[in-house]
Amino acid sequence: MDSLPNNVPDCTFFFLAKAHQKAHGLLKKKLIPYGLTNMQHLILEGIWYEEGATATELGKLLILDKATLSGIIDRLHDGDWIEKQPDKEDKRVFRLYPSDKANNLKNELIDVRKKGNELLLADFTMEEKIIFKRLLRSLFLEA
Amino acid sequence: MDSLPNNVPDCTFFFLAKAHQKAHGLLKKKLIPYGLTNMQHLILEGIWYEEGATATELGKLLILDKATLSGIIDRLHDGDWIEKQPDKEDKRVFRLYPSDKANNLKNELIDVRKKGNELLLADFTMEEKIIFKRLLRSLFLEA
DNA sequence: AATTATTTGTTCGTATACAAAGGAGTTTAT
DNA sequence: ATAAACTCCTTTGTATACGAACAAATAATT
Repeated sequence: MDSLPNNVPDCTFFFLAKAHQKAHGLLKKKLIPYGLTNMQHLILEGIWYEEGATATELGKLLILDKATLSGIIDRLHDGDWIEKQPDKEDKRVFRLYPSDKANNLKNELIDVRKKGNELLLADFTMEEKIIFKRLLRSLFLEA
Repeated sequence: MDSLPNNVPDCTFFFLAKAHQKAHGLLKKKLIPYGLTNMQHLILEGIWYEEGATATELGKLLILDKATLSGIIDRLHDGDWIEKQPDKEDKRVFRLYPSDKANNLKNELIDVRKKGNELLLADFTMEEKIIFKRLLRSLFLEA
């Protein structure tokens, strides 16, 4: 028996929220041993991809509000995951770099995410995985 | 040119988060005129579906943490969207009912969500819509 | 060059999320 | 009947989200 009623259920908002909720919870558990939250992990990977990026650049790359980023960067810095280097040309800006601590765990942390992704879609066929990611991607990349 | 790099992008966690972010933002704007948040709207629809439900029942139906629900119910009550009737058999519990104000807007509010859903998936083909919802659904309903 | 407009990052206020703990009420087991 | 176990809801603490307002700095305009 499906516990979801007929009115509530055919709602993509709801489905997306719940799928996200489940994915978020899955990765969250995997990251607890490292003392990192999902968002902190995401920003950290973004910094690995673009070392020396500014908060604004990361915000554009990862589609994050700067107000949200501000706090996450603070906590990443407090946890000694990143370093903040003031930009010499623009005094408003600082550039972000991974710390030694972060780099020592880089492969492991990226692997946690990759394995998490596989686990999340473990019950999907290869074709379903591809279609699913394509549709998700097109959804949020749409104008 | 895709602004998303090769490492960050093939990540379902990220895609889900961004798709949800976009969907959430879309519905949020539609609900601003009513002074309702997305979650408040969701709970309200849940109460319409199960009038007299308890917080625990709504939590199970909508897969929500009771701590989260507590605050949302408070604000729905503060905004005169719902009424709380103490249960006569169980003094711990109160049952939730939509207010007159809510019922007067019921059709309109449900329509806002339905139209929002259509808008969200407007660029999908009919087949894509079906597949997408099926995959989302199976993802969060999996054991 | 001086004024204006824009950009960067922070802070504030409100609303989720959710783990954990607490208080009151109910059920179970003895 | 009573203690132990369990349930329901609230509260607390931490971490997102994000609009709005701000200070500082840079760019654009006249």
